[in-house]
Amino acid sequence: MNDLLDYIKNSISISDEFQDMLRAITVEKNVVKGEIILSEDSTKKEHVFVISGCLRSFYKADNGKEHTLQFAIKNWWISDYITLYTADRSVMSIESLSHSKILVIGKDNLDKIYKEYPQFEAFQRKNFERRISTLQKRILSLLTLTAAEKYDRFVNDYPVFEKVIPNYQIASYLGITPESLSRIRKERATS
Amino acid sequence: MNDLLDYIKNSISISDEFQDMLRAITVEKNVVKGEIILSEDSTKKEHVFVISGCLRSFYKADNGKEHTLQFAIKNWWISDYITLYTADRSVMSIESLSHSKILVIGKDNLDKIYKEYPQFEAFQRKNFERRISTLQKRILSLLTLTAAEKYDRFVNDYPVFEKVIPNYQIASYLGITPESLSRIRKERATS
DNA sequence: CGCGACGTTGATTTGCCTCAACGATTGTGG
DNA sequence: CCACAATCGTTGAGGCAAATCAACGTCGCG
Repeated sequence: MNDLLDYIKNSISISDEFQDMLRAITVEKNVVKGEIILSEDSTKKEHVFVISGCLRSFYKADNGKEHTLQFAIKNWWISDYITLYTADRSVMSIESLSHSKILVIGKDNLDKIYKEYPQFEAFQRKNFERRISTLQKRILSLLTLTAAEKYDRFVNDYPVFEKVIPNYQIASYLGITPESLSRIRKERATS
Repeated sequence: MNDLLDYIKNSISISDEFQDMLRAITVEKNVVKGEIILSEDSTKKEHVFVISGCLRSFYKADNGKEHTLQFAIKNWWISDYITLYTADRSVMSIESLSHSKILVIGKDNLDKIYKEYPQFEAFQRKNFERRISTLQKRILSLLTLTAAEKYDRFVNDYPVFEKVIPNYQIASYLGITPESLSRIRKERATS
């Protein structure tokens, strides 16, 4: 919980009441590797903040294949905005990739915080703008790059992930097959 | 200008001072088909709001190929968030696809509005969340669908665009070639 | 140990791209 | 008012990057 507060304090100053209110609505959870935090078909609308460990959100296609939308580590938010703002039933799942500590906040509760603390609203508005920028970059990567180039950029942008996350999940994030990724890595190793 | 005010009033109530301030910082422009509103390599940081007509933002790859990030019509914002929030020099361009009427607002000026009018901040925060949801959906489409499926979904999601925008630009949005799109359309027509 | 999860490697297939040529349409200048 | 060039869409032939399918090695763990 203090981790979230520190993370916020890093950008804005917050009152005691704000801290209390935030404390009141957050639920801290310890989750193990492989545990599903939010599953598809659930109607829960929740935001997740990562204190430690590593999570991923993914979509499971009709053919059973999983496609990773996002990875998240310490101090990252990972939420399914498709469900939160456009679908009534979740199409995504969030899974823990390691033993992780997280905070779960209900959508309605967070909305109350927005209403009462304009500073937090401003803080998040800026975060969202950066997030949009990141997502737009990802779309451009998917539109313009070859498989090998996507991997190179991923390694360059997220060196942390590259060491922690299994290759077949990185592949599912890049939109390529594990086999292709394996061949790309082999090529990179010999040069 | 009144179009932007109406668009905002549709969701929140705004004061006279707010209206005056917004008026003071917006520049209305009439642009013709093919005109570039923001070009790559510019250092301008501006938001664009569409009053009428149709625009697109795109990235020009090293090989000269253009990749469309977004189309925009009446009451849509079209801004290059990559430039606004992470790059110092623009990598994107915004072009008008028809005779259009737009409003241009400098980033710094809009930031002032945010600061002074928390209601507008909240209004935009919600817009951004929806935008994130839309972008996440687009990423999932790019990750999971075949060329034909991407086109079908595009037609379904944006029937308006399908009638106005040349096919080769739709192709550049979907990440496929104009030739492929042509073949897909042919197939759809015969069934 | 033995099983399951993960990564690798090879052989083959395929969806889409590339390249090239050709209508249709629109705009333009003589 | 008509050649013409430019732009866009279409169609065909061929090629290639990456997917698929299949088999096997390895590691960690109950």
